[in-house]
Amino acid sequence: MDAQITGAAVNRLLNSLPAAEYERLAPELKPVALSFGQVLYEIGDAIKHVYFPNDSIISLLSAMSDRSTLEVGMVGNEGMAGISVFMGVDVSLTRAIVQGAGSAISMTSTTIRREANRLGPFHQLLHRYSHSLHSQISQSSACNRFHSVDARLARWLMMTSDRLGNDEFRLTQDFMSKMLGVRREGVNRAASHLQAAHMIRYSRGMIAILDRVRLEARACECYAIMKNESDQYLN
Amino acid sequence: MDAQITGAAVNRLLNSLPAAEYERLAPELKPVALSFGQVLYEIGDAIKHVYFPNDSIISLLSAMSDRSTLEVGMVGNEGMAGISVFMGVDVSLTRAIVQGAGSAISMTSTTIRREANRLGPFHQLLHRYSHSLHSQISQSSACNRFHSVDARLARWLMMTSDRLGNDEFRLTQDFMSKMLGVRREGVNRAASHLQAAHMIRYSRGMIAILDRVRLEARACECYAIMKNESDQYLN
DNA sequence: TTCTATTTGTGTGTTCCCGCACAGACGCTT
DNA sequence: AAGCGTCTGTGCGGGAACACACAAATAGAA
Repeated sequence: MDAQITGAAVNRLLNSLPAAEYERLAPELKPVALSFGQVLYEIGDAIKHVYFPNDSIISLLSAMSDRSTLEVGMVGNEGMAGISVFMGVDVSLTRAIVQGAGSAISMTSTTIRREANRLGPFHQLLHRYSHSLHSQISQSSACNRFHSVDARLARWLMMTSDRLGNDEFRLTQDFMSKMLGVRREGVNRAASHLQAAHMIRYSRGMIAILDRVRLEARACECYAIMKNESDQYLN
Repeated sequence: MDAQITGAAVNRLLNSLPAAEYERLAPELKPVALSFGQVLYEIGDAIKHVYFPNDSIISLLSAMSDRSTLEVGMVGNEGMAGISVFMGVDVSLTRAIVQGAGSAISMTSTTIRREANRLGPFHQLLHRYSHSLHSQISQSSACNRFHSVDARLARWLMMTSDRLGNDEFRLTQDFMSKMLGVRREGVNRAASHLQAAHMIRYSRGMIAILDRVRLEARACECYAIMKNESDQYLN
């Protein structure tokens, strides 16, 4: 329960607010620690809190009735999980799961709903972020349709690394298979290729990125497009 | 240029506004005729107008550098094209193409931007619609990943039919291949299957749905999920 | 009518990924 | 150190969709 807030990385969304606006919201912000695998929202759940990751990552998953899942959005310190509450819907349409453990700032849904009825910098910023997430989902939708598992794995590892601010992190092939919407064996093949080319190194749930430049080259165009988009609205 | 507004179907988004709010906006609403294949926004274009379809359909496409495309959102009389302007971004991230000719109501981006800074029923309604579109994109993302061309074609035809309010409409296999993100030959196979089962009939760009019940059964679960979601916010 | 462009049909070989079925490797516990 | 659970590696058969290459049918224009 004891939140170990390192303070190194802070949520860039909140961070880009004007000082006065941040001060106004500060009393509503509660630091929390998110642990790996924690499910913040299940599909259909009422959303009680929204989360602004600092050095953690939250994955938004779409799930089918046959239990196959696919990540449709990745939320790091550039964003927030639970944006639908701001849009007036407090039932989650995706599963939100902690993909990278770390700290985050939480806010109650009540507060977010109140902010939806108040114009200002925060309102505007959430509009921009909503658009950015919308953009990310659209791009990954096409990416999942057209690109190979190798390319998508490379893109996904780069995006994860960017958000964690770290080249090494804990993730099993099984977990990644649920994100990429492919079988664990498929992830194994792709990861083997990347490791054989010395772009990554991995073992029993630990992954290290060895060569960011070549890994990015192996990733599809979608990586650059998404990265560019998610920096647009942050000042 | 002469807009032939039949008036039968009206945009349900605008239609669900309280009378007073509608009256306030009425001077800004301009009826327009949309012709098949017309490109409303190209990727990267500045958005000058937003569109509220009456009996027309606008498809939002994501395009890759190798020219392959995929529909990420379908906008009919339940929605609006150009929602990103409301979110403060007037550059289009998708291609918007008229998939079904018909009438629509247009509004200038300037007006939409003004409404983003004014709270009220219209503001709230656009929030809800934004969430609904977000939901549709997420679901179709997973659908495109997991479901067969047959199922996706069935779903897509049902969605198109719903929005046009018609069981017969003009569409070539080539066009559909660009929506589903598969080859034209792939659409041919799937359409053959559906025709052999007497669910649809088609010939040279004209498609008729013969058996909605069985076609819906052939479609994946995504159809029902999307249909349900897109009716939620309309009163 | 004849010609032409568009639309649809189909065959062949290939590739990617799936499903299944294990086997091996590693780390943690007792 | 023995055992067990987790994680990773790999082989094989199959199926869906791909790329390419044409052939046939139809609508509309000349």
